[in-house]
Amino acid sequence: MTLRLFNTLTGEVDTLAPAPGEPLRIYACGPTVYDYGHIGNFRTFLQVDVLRRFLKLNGIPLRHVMNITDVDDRIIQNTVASGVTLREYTARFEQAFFEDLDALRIERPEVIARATEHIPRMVELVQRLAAAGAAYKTDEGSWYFRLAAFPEYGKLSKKDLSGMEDGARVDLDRYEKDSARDFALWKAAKPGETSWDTPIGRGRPGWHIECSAMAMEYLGESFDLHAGGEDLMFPHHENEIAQSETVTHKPFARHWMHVRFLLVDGRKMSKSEGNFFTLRDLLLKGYKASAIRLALISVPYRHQLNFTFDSLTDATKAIERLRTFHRRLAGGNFPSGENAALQAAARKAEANFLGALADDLNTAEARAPIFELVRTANTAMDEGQLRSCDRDLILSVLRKFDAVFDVIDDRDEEPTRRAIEWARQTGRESEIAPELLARQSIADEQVEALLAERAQAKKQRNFARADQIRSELAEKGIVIEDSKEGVRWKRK
RNA sequence: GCACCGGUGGCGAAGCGGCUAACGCGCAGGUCUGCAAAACCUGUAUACGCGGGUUCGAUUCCCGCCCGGUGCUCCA
Repeated sequence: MTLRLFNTLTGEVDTLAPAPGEPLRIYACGPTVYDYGHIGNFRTFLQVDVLRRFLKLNGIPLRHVMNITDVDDRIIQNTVASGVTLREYTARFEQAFFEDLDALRIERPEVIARATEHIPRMVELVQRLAAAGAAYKTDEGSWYFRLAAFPEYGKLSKKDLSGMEDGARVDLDRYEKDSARDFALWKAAKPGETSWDTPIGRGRPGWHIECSAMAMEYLGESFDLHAGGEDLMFPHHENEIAQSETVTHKPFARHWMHVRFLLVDGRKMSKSEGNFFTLRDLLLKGYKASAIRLALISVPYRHQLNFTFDSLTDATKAIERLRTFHRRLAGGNFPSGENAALQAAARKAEANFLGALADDLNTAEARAPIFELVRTANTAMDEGQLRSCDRDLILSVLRKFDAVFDVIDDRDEEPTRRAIEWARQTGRESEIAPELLARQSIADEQVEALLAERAQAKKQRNFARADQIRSELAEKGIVIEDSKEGVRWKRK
């Protein structure tokens, strides 16, 4: 199945496929590790994860590179302020970032590249740009890209830059630049700041050159797909194109994918606005990692997603439905044989699921046939019409669903536990929701013991005691499921 | 100001020229139960922002308007 994906560069939905015999080469802009990531950051990484997983499900080998920006103005500022080394400072947030990726079940790219480990490649690129007459050095020792050297500038974001004439609104003298729109390739070192001594001077790389250099290092001068948040389209990605194509005279990335913003209560979420939630904030409020994943995935990447706590509650319930169904199906005993109608329903669900994803990663549409299948199969089970072959087929459909969505398999305990641990270690205990602590306050064995006692009480028709135990467990977030097959329980 | 995106039942959200307008949540009823809960099933809602136009036919295309958002600067 071929993926049709919107391409910002062409403005159309284009086929995305690797060259024959080659892996699909992807570069996706990663985090700047100066703080904990917020859920808006993770929406982008999650959508790229959906892309990855769908391609893999279709048997397409990947070479996916993600950068870690571990040097930039904010990081330098913060290190200077806190008196630690750059590496000490960034290591902490880099580790936190990976923990968060794990919590959300975001797969690791094949290559993870730190900016600080690729300085020579960036320097080399600046030198090549200088040789081509597209870069110049200022008196203070910074290097800039000469925008005039790249007439196609603006082709990605479709911007008409003619309205921004030099000098109209920017005082050129203050910037030492030839043109107001020229952007920094290399920033001269200032006293006390981390810097590198290189053939082009002492300093540190600009943000844009970092991505160009690392993308070319691992993917070559031309590659299949470049992805990132919509805000990076201009100027970051536009600048990457300008730098790279000026040097190589080849198209940088053929296909560009931009994930639209996540809004909170209808407003843009950003660190500068302060209205943001980190993944950890949500985990400490008691939301499960899987619910956060599903909520952030379910709105297709090309639409803005308005995040609300209701959406997390909805997602939690939806996941419960899937998990309950899966448990019922996988654990049940069914007569051998097959039910033709169910077989057809399962195959149709799978085809619709895959088809929706192949159509520009329409995750909202892709979910629908899975839930329809759940209903159909539940009905069949109630009526005793589901056979072992049907079970096998439906389970395989669920596996494919989960190969992309990854929410049925329950591994929610670990991220929550870690978030609590982290909160305790960093003096954020007050942020842990009381219900969450209550939920953690009872061990599995204690639950089992109380349930055994309750069963005994029920047998003796001591309903008062049985109900007492029931409400006691309920207070601790334990949900009891009485059924013909016996008692099951789960944590809310 | 310029540019772009969106406004679908109580909420979220697909669909984008002609099917009973998906799906999830919610809500109601039923099955089950000592009672509940959970689970499942069924049902539910006179949902396509407003006004024109094109068309045999428009939620879907065009124009205008209103509302919300985003970009144009660091930002996923």
